[in-house]
Amino acid sequence: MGRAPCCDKANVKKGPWSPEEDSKLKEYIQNHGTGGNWIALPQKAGLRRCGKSCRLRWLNYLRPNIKHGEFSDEEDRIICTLYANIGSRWSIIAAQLPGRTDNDIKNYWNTKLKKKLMNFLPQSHNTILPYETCSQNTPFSNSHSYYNNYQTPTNTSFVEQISVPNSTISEPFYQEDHSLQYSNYPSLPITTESLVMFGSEGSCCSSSDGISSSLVKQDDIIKFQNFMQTNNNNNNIINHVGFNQWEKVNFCFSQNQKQISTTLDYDLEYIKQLISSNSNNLMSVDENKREEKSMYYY
DNA sequence: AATGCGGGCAACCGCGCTCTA
DNA sequence: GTAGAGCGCGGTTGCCCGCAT
Repeated sequence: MGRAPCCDKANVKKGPWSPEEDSKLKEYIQNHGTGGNWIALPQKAGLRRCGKSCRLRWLNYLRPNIKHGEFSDEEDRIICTLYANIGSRWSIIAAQLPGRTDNDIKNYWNTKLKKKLMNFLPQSHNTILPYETCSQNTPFSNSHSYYNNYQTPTNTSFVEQISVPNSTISEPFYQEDHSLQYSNYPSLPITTESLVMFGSEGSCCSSSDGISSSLVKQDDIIKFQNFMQTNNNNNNIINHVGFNQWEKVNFCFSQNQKQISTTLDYDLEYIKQLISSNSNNLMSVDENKREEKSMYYY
């Protein structure tokens, strides 16, 4: 026996939302909040929609501070960096890009950024892009840190190429109203020298097809933040060694971006495989490697 | 002008997780 | 401990629009 449907499929409207529906939903949520129950919300709001549909519409389109339009180079870099390390965990990636939704980022990656990168990456890892070529023709050419300290072309890491974000993204998204907060996960501190990654045995789950995937839990983040507070050591690399366990890695992350490549050895061919492989085998290829490489830069 | 095609994106679907009774 | 309800997520679908032929 299958699972009971969340709503009466025969009596709910599907397809694009009309302006009237939008305003009804927006008005209701602004006046009453979600009430913590999306399933019951459409009836209360006078909408003939599935609760899940309302939730999606609100989160992806109607909620305040949604940013639409072109992604900046900065955002590109963040997406690529995170994707290279955690794969298609769009919600986690979205949590680092204020105003962007996971759906937005997912669409952007699938339709534009992936192609952008494929055009940019060389045919094989044996083909080395010279510094000049890269710095001029890369999709992130505005980045002053792009290819910083580029010295050894072999085994060049993806992360090294796309560099680390230069800006500080540390604002909680919807501080004023947590009920409207898009993500369960508080915004993590990404600063000039930080790249925060989650995912290890303590935060893993398995999907139905047996392919494991990592998931950030709020608990993990809180524990991680506590850990960082009690181990206030800037520029150290923190390795997630197990549930609620982090350890300092011997070497430090200095301004020299090459340090990253020594810890995250995704070569170009590997990244290319990630991009070109379909979604099903992507994670299965990715996971073991990623599990070992989950690190916290601070 | 009509048609076909491809890209972009909003929305849907299904499943795992969490919470609660 | 268990089952059911709801939530959140990633993957996929399908519509719309612009461009090429």
